[in-house]
Amino acid sequence: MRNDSRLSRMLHVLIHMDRHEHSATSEMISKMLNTNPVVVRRTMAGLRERGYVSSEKGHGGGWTLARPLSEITLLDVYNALGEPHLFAIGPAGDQPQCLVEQAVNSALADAMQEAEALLLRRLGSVTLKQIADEFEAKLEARSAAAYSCAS
Amino acid sequence: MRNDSRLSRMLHVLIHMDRHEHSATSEMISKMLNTNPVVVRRTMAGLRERGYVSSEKGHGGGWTLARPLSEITLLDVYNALGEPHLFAIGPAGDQPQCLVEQAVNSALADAMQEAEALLLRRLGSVTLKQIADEFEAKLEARSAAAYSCAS
DNA sequence: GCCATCTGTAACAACACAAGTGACATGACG
DNA sequence: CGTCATGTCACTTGTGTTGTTACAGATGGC
Ligand code: FES
Ligand code: FES
Repeated sequence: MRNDSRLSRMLHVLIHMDRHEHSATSEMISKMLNTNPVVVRRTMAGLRERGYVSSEKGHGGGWTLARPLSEITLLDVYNALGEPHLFAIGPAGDQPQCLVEQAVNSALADAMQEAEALLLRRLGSVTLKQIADEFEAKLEARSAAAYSCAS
Repeated sequence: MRNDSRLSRMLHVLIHMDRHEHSATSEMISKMLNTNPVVVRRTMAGLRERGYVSSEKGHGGGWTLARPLSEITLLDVYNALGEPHLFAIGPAGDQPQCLVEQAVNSALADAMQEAEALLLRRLGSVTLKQIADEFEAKLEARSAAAYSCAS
């Protein structure tokens, strides 16, 4: 459990759902992510609130993609997850009295904010469709066989 | 304890040590960081191995700065700490069989690596002396009083 | 030699947070 | 109504930094 893998998982799920027209239940999704249905529902709740997916209860229910992959960027997904902490490092005290510490934290925060801005800019510039297409191309180059998930 | 604050703390300590010629004991340092002497020794061990500081046991012992601040970059300190994890997010599986997941992780890793490279480049381009000078300038602009630590 | 001082290190508890898990209410369909 | 599926709560687990206690080893002054 070293890292927060919610973003990675959600990207995977969304592309998966695009490749299968039918709705997918939390249990099916949890199987393909090697995890638990509750974790899936918990994590995808944010995506539903933003309208990227929709869920239906009862017979034949489950999750469906509500918008085309070309209209969803990685940043959208990240935001839908509640903008979790990106960095594992950070300043020591909230509001230190020591002026040196303030200077150190300020310098560190500057560098981190720059890196964060770059990362978010990158995430915002890539749509899920691009990743899906990239995958298709790589697949076709490797073999002509059609790809289908284990599930 | 939300973040890994070792880097921030060590930068603070190093600049502090430069402003006080005499050696500082772990206990004094722990007081100024609001922490524990053992944590200080544990964290500063890496800096000692790299030769940025030296420690002496017994009476009058403690920690002393072994190299001028102008020869230590933030990246040096980061490396001396063992290059701790920078990001809190990451891919889901180590080596997924699903090709879509591979594509997702690859896209994500690309963006993260770019951000990491930028951050490390920034850390490598800033010396501790620069931060210390920046602090001096700000201090002088604010008031003519000489600054001295609480400890 | 002896004692106070300070580092070095092991061992373990505390804490935060994502992830895993079980229980149960709720809604939808046949 | 019974089944299937989501929605949500409460709790446990896993992982890594941080905090803490305990003790061994080295150093210098008496
Ligand atoms: S796309 Fe990876 S399991 Fe369906
Ligand atoms: S420089 Fe901040 S306590 Fe000394």
